[in-house]
Amino acid sequence: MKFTQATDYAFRIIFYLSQQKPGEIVEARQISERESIPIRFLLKTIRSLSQAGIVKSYRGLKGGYSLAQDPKEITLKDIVEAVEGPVRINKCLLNDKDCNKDATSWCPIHKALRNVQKVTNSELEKYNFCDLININQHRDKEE
Amino acid sequence: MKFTQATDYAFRIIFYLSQQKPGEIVEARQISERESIPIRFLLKTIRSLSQAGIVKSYRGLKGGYSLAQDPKEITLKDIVEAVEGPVRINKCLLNDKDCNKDATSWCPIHKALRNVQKVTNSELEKYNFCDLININQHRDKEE
DNA sequence: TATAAGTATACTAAATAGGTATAGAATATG
DNA sequence: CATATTCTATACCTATTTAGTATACTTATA
Repeated sequence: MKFTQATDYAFRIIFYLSQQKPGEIVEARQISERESIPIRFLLKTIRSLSQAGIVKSYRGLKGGYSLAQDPKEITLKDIVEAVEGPVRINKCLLNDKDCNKDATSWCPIHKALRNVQKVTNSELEKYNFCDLININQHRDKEE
Repeated sequence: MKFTQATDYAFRIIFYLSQQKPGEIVEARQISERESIPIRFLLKTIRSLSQAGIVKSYRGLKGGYSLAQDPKEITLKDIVEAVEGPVRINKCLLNDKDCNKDATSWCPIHKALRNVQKVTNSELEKYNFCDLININQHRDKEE
C-alpha cells in the first residue's frame, strides 16, 4: 500500500518542471542531475507522463520536456495514475472475476474498500503543483 | 497502491469469525474451506492477526481460533496494519534518511502525501466488522 | 548531414508476494 | 500418560513486480 519509486520520481519531475518559466524546455539530463534520478529510468518514467498528456516532449537538438498543462491543473492523482495506472485498492475492484459473487459473505468489505479508494483519490486530487510550489516558496522565505 | 492477497484473506477470516457465536472456536481448516484460502497460507496469515491481539488461538485437540475483541472494535485498518505493518504511502514517511532534506524542492509533496495517508487511514478506521456483517445480513434479507 | 536530443523495446537483477514444507509445542481425550 | 490433533516457528521455493540498464531507432536543429 505505497507508491512506487517511479511515482516518487515523477512527483519530483513535475515539481521541477513546475518551477520553470512557462513553456521553458528542459532536457532530461538536467532534471536527472538536479533531482538525483538515474537518467535512463527517468527517460522511461517521463514517457508515461508524456503519453498521459502531462508533459510535452521535444526531440532533436534543443529538445527536452515542458509541462503540457498549467501546474494548477496537475494534481498528485494525475501523476499517480499516469505512472501506475488507475488506483485500485484491491483485486476485487479491478475486475469482477476476482470477486467471487457466490461468496456474498465478503462483498460488503469490498464495498467499504471502494469508499476508501474514493476518499483516497479525492484527497490526491486536492493537491495541484501550483499550490505545492507556492507552499515551498513561502517556506523558503520564512527560513 | 493496493492491498496484498494476505490482507484480503485476513479480511475474509475476520469477517467469517465475526459471524460466529461470541467465543466460538473455529479451526483453521474450516475457515480455509469456507473462504477458499490455502490452508498453510491461512495459518501463516492468521498468526499475524493473533500476534496483533485481534484473534485468540487455541492449540491442541479442539483448538482453533476465535475473535479476541468484539467485532465492533475491529476495523479494516486494524487488519491492514496487523498483516502489512503500518501503512506508509511512500518511503519518505517511513524514515528520515530516505527524505533528502537538502532537496527542499520536493518535501512539500511529502507533506501532502502525509495528509493523503492520514485521510486514508481514518477512512479505514470507519469500518468495523459489526457494521459490515449487519450490512450483509440486511442485504441477504432483501434478496 | 552530423549530432544531440527523445522513443521503443527488450533485457537483467533485486525485492516482494504468494505459497509450501518440516520440525516442534500445547492440549483434550482415551 | 500416550497419542492424535491443532496451532507455532522457521525456513524455503517460485512467480511476479519493481528498479534499473542497454541497444537500436527516430526526430529536429544547426
